[in-house]
Amino acid sequence: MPVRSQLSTAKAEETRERILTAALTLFREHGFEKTTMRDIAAAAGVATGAAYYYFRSKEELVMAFYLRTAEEMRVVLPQELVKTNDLKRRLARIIHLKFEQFAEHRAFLGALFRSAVDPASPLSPFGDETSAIREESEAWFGQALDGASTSAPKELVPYLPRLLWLYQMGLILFWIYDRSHGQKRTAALVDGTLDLIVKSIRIAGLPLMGPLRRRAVHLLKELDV
Amino acid sequence: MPVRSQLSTAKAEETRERILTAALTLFREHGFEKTTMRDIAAAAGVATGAAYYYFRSKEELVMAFYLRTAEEMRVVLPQELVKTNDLKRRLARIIHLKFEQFAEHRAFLGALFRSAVDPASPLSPFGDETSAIREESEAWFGQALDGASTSAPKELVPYLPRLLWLYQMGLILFWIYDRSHGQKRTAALVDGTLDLIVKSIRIAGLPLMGPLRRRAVHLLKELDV
DNA sequence: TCGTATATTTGAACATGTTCAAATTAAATA
DNA sequence: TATTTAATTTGAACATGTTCAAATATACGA
Repeated sequence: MPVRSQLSTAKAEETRERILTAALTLFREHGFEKTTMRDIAAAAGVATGAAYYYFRSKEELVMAFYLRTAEEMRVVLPQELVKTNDLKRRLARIIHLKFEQFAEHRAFLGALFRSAVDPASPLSPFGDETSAIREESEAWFGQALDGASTSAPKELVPYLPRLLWLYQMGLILFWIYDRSHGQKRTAALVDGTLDLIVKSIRIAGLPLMGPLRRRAVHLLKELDV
Repeated sequence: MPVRSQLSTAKAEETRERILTAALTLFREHGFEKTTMRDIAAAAGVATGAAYYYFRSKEELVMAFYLRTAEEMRVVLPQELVKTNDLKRRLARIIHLKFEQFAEHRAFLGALFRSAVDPASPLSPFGDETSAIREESEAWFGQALDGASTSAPKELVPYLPRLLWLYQMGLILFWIYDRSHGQKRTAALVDGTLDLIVKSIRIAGLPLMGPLRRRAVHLLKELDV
């Protein structure tokens, strides 16, 4: 049976779960590179091959973790977004929630980004296989914008969710590199850039900004991002 | 002898060269992943271990190529920058030259970016080991700004070279992903974003932009990028 | 319940990046 | 030149991600 199709039995589902849990624990304790697939299988009490029956690759174990955080978002985010209509706060909630989910696994999330940079990888955040999850993430940003008191120029609206998602990708990359205590530099970056972004969105509507805004919209349309 | 220290003999230098040439040829013809270190060594007429005497890893062969392009920049760029004092054109020259150098190796340059995303990798563009080359790249952008007719607000000047370098990194990433014919989408992105950047630099000096600009400068200072 | 198809599990085999001790060659020194 | 030291080269060995054919367990129809 192919990997990732519906698991037929509860027992199989449980085995998959055991492998994933073992993997994440080991990744967290010893890092991604130091953990071997043999270690993972042994910790889960199965043969090496079993891990590959449930996951296509070592990286896919990290991806499974990421998918899990996306699931959690579905329960947690809506109740967060209800709390405020301040655009900056709304965006900040999305971003900080993601970082909170990632926090204890920071050291090994770089692994995901690595395959991420490979256009050929099925795990690439820009690829076809990940489009569903990417669109879901973008939709959160769309929702943050929709319910906010600040509204963006309408020509920009269709592009902002994707741009914000891209922005978040950049933040995550920065965060992975960030060796400051508690990643406080990332916190400063988030706060500072969100400020600039929200201010820019407001300013973007001013008449003076017309030419610049039209250029930007034209470019976005041309690139069809 | 450790890898990368001064090669003592011309013969050794020649062996190193042979290995590098073989590697780049094979990478170009079959891609980075498909080419094995055994292939490379065989093509260069040496034993597998020899490749590791001269290069610490497979990725370092790609890095050697990158270093070579940086060297070429030193001869080519100055005579390009003399030709115009239009800021957009000056920046465009730097960026396009790099893409021209990369062009025929596009398929395998992703490999460099992959290790790039790993903060632990010595090849990471943000790491200590690559600081010299990074600073050199930034310096080109500094030079493009210096000799341009458009001048940036002086509080921004110290940060612009690094920001432009970062911007270029993003462009390269886009380019690696760009499957359009002749990567014309990247060309559009470069042209469009350069336009926005140069216009923004001009606008940044306007009184209206004061608050936004000060915020940005404050953030840059705080992050000490 | 029996037999068959399908799902799961196994562990050895494979591929490939990397290391390393030993062999060889070249350079430096006496 | 002979000897010693250092640089270069070798190829087997190793580590680890991944594949795969075979074995086992499970579900399902008769």
